[in-house]
Amino acid sequence: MAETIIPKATAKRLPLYYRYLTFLANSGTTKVSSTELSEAVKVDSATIRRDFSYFGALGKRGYGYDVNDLIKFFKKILNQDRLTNVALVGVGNLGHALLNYNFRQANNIRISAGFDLNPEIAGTIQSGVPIYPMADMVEQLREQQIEIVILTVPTDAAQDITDDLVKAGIKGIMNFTPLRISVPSYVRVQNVDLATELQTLIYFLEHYGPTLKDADDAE
Amino acid sequence: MAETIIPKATAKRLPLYYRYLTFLANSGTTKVSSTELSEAVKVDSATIRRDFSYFGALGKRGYGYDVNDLIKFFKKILNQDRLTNVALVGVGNLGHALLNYNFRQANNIRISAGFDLNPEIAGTIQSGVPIYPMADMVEQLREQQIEIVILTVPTDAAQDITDDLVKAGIKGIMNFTPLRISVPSYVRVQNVDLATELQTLIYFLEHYGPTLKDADDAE
DNA sequence: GCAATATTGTGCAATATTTCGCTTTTCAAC
DNA sequence: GTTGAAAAGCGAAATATTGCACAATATTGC
Repeated sequence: MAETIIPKATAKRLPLYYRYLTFLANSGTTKVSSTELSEAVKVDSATIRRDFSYFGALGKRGYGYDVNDLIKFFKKILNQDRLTNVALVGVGNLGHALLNYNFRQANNIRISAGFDLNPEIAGTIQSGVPIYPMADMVEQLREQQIEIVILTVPTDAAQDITDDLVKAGIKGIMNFTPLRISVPSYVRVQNVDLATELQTLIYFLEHYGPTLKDADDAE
Repeated sequence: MAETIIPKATAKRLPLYYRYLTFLANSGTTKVSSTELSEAVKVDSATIRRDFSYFGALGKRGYGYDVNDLIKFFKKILNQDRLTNVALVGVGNLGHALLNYNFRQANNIRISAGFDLNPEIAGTIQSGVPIYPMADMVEQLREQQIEIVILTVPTDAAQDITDDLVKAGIKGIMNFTPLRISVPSYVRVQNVDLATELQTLIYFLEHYGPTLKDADDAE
């Protein structure tokens, strides 16, 4: 949306910076240098300076960055200044774990509705979140104006349910199924494929020497 | 070790290819083209061909790739021809979900031991996996010669426990905590940071127009 | 066996990302 | 003030990755 268009690689690191900055603020630290930040988040200090510089000159030469200034700035950029509601589609093992995962505290994100086929939990409240039957999904998502969902359904059902999500006007899907779902271009999918990540880790261990850097995040 | 050194980006896609290939094999398909694969895994066909070509000429021009040949080949490359044991450190909400996550079926990976501080579950068997008290961790990991762990402990404890893991001779850590843990260079860390990923998704939705491609995996 | 077709493998250009190294600015101490 | 040290900002080089476009080659149908 109009800013100077940030590289994707940078965008992925912003939440990481943000979290560490809030940690610093909570422990009373008021200034930080790219070098200190680098040690904490394991990103090269030049990369951090470059990342920040996309947003303008946020620091002071010879001094560093003011922690509270950065937080104030990134809070807005990252939408942390307002609560984001998301839905959980599929309340199985992983779904339950995510219900209890504290997205809210660190990130101002709330799972405000769940959906599941299982009649034993549809209609109940799990970890404070109302679970609706799958049949009501499109209607509820529209009504509650939810634009982002976490998809943790069986792989077989993933594409069909995704199609419904699209009908319901969803804009973003965090996809925990191993299926690479098909969506229209205006819908964004973030794949989190646990088995693949573990597999990748094993591959790196077997085939790359030590000291190889990155390998990082899902991604 | 020693092969022609594959780009990291390629290595991360291998498990994805492998999974879809096994799916094809199970449904009786014997040949596949890079174009078909491309549609299923949402990776450009030229990228797929390039990825495969790092391993030699695996396909036949004018024909495509033989599914079973590819599977046989990648099975070895990806260590899927033998069972890999991993440990789960921290058996809370997410840990429990991972115990039930079927790594084994698709990936020949087994969680063969769990560790937790909580005396209520230490000493029990959860989802078929024995859970040991944290105090026995180093000893057990050594004894069972486990080299890879999944770390799902509270953030506060993450670095201390990581230090113990290193002492126990661990080589790879799949880190679900938001802390970027410090490890010696011979230990590889794969970060899976759920809140950050969700945050990134939200950022992309707010700041990038539609149709932007990637954004992908944890990564 | 030949022509038409399909599809790989890859040189190369385009794009994306990281990192070096230096200039500039700011701060702190005297 | 003046000076020295610290550290951002940034041009430009280095590195990594992707994707185009096409020649090479296999397959299929006649």
